[in-house]
Amino acid sequence: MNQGGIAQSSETLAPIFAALGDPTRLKLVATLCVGGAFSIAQLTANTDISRQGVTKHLQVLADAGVVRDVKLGRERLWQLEPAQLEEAKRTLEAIGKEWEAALGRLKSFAESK
Amino acid sequence: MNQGGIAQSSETLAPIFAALGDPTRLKLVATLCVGGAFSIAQLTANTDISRQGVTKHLQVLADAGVVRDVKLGRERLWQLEPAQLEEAKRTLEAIGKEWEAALGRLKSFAESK
DNA sequence: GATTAGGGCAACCTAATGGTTGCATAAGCC
DNA sequence: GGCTTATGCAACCATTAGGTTGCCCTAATC
Repeated sequence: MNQGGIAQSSETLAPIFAALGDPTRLKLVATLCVGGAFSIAQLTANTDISRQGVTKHLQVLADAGVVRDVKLGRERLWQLEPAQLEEAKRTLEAIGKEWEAALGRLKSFAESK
Repeated sequence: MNQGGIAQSSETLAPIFAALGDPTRLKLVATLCVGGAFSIAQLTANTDISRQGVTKHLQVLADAGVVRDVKLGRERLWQLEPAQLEEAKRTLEAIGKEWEAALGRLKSFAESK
């Protein structure tokens, strides 16, 4: 009954989705995807929470592999790491495909009756 | 500095990602995407948590619009509602595109120097 | 060298999450 | 009718998450 491919990778995929499952973090990702690397101070200026709050969110994104940091002088710059997002997207595609295929099977089954 | 389209919809998108951000729920989605409608009892048999636990997870998925229930006799059957997943997928696509475009800009800027 | 700006670390707080158990209800079946 | 099965409702519990504040450190700047 289980659907191997998707379910099997649920342990590694869930953290990625969870990382995106917060409005503040989604905004951070949206900001970062315009390119380049931004400091914590810059990113904080774009939100309405404290710097420490932003740091925590960035850490969550980093743990999920969605984002990467690089030190430059006294700054810590963050940038997007889109590979994991790509995998999440492929999973959603796979689910959609699977669902469509199932609909097709159900339809042809109904018509054969 | 903000990236309108994606950030603006972060309030509606975040719950969808959050709903997918749990291994148990991801497994439920994977099970449901093979098609048809499954009862709570059937879905519970596929996990290692209690029926009430599964019910709660299904509720979270339903609140995010990822899943839909239909009553049939004394059973409550659940099935996938892939529209929201589709929107989540489009968002990830948009982020990827945006990022690639930004990389292109950075590259051509570096080459012009 | 003193000041300022960017950031790390840790403690703390509240609310939400993931999970459980116990009991009640409703529909099928003998 | 009486048993069984599928589910709902509510209370409860432990842990995590989101956020804050306070203090310390280090790199730039004047």
